[in-house]
Amino acid sequence: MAALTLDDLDHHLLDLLQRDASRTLRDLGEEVGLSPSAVLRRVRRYRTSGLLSHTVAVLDPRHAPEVVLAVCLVTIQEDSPEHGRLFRRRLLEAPEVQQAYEVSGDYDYVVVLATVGTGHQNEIAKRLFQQDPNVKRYTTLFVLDPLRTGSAIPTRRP
Amino acid sequence: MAALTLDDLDHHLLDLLQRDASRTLRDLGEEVGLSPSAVLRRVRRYRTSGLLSHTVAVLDPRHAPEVVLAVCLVTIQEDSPEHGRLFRRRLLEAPEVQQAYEVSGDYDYVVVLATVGTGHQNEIAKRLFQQDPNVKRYTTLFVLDPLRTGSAIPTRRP
DNA sequence: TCTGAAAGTTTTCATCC
DNA sequence: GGATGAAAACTTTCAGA
Repeated sequence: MAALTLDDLDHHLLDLLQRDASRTLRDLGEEVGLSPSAVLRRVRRYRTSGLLSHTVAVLDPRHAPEVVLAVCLVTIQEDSPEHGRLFRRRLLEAPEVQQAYEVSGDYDYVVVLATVGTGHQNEIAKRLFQQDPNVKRYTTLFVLDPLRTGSAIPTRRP
Repeated sequence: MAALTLDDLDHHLLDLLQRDASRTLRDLGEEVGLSPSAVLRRVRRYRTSGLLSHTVAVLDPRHAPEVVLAVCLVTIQEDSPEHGRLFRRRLLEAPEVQQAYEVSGDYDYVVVLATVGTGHQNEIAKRLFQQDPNVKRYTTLFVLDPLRTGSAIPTRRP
């Protein structure tokens, strides 16, 4: 969990891994100019430090025809510490919550739900938001087209 | 690209792969009750059909201290087909755009930006939205805490 | 479509630079 | 830190059911 200083090779590798984590160590090494074992040592550092948390398969939502994505914009009544904890825990536990951000600005939370059918969507939104007395109001924006659904973050300014 | 019918084992495997794509075929096979080669054949089907688009390394934004996430809510002036195409292309080309959804409801687009520092954030938002005469208005919600940042979708109702 | 074994690669590790 | 090469593990293929 240490602070981990990154050199150019690290930035390069992290960029490549965020695009495609299925490449071999040799393949990555050839692109950045390192041996497979040197690449492995670096990748291990990312993992043990917590920077690289896990690797996942990304499904194309367009191929899962019944899947409904929706963005919920949530406003909290009064953000007491206890309620905040409970609300956040509920967001973390629900498998339908794909992303959840605590934000500043016109709303307090942005929550992306991935459900199977609009009925299911409604059910979950009710459970998470409507039944919570500390949720002042929430709006649902149904996703018509998921143009882009990545999770890559920059590790330095481009 | 065919429609691909999924049985219980497929749903199970896709669920596991979306959580952790670094598990071995043997490991996955033991959990679902198949041999490694049987698992491989199924995973290949997901890939060739386009359902499984790629696998990526997920970085923890909390470990990239300068990274700023922001949710932009965008309202379009008048959605002419030509402008829509241009606007969407810009969203697809900018590396700072992590996610972009076309939505129905109070806004037209929801765009998540991942940038390095607030200055960079502002710069990108200006370029993508402020300079576009067809963008009526946009609001930026800065992410205070990325509670959850996955990309898993359900392949069937839980 | 599955299993199980053989063949081909990749990952891992010890060692030296 | 990095390179190399050998051992271990994994992936991939294929024959047989």
